[in-house]
Amino acid sequence: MKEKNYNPTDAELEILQVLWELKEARVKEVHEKLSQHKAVGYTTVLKFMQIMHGKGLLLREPGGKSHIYRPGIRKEQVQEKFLDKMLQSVYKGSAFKLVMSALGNYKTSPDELEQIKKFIQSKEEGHE
Amino acid sequence: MKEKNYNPTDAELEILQVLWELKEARVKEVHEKLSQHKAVGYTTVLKFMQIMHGKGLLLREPGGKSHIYRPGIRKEQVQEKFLDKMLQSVYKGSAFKLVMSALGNYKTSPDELEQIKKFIQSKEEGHE
DNA sequence: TGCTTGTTACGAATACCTTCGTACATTTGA
DNA sequence: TCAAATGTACGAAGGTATTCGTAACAAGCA
Repeated sequence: MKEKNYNPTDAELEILQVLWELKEARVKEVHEKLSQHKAVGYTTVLKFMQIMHGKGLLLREPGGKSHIYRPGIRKEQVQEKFLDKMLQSVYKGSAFKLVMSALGNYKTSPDELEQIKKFIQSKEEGHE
Repeated sequence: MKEKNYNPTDAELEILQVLWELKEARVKEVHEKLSQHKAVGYTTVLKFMQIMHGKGLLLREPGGKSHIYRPGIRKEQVQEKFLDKMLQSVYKGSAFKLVMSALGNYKTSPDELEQIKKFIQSKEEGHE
């Protein structure tokens, strides 16, 4: 019965992405990962991870010399939260345009398209 | 050949929503509209609209005593920009989950569902 | 004329985000 | 043993977003 009002910032999101992928990691590894596509100082990453730990966005435990960090929040929860916010703030609550725009402008595999169609079908039938 | 790097903040978005709906309005009217669902000072709204005018997010012209403001950017452009940012930052570029989540959690009319299906169909056929 | 009202312009306070430097602690290997 | 290497904690600077108070100005009217 938690589900606090988590609101990751952009920088926090980048770190969460790494942790969601690696499941767990030390500051060193996260820093290395992020360094692959942008210049960022080690202590900058460290500081963020400390802040995020304070907020509950990350969990951590001692692991020898350094700490081992883990995500403190599920990816799906964050995705839904952002989606909700965006729908309210720029789509005024209507999902239709967003769906069309996403389908129109971004790659979707044939299998995924099929799944979407099936999902719509089941939705329509459920409403009879 | 403009299309600058507009990046409305949350507060700016609220004002844009009003302007997109009313087409044009004075500070007074925008303030009244926003006051309907949150407490906000008149000069706060004024200040934002001045800032936004400076950024090109709003256009304005003298209209007797006060200024008449108009959106300086299309709603669709902002929507696509936000969608793009969200896909990058929290969905890692995959539109599929976003579409499913949007369809699953938000209302869509039968007609809209039909349109989405048709759109997918045409997409699939185009790839033969 | 001079007061009230509606409006604009601007400065400033506060809060938060991002970034990093520096100090301190712990481990380790020569 | 003790210096280098590896980490953590923390403070602080600089930027942006948000909010509003106050001054100034123009128009209208008593």
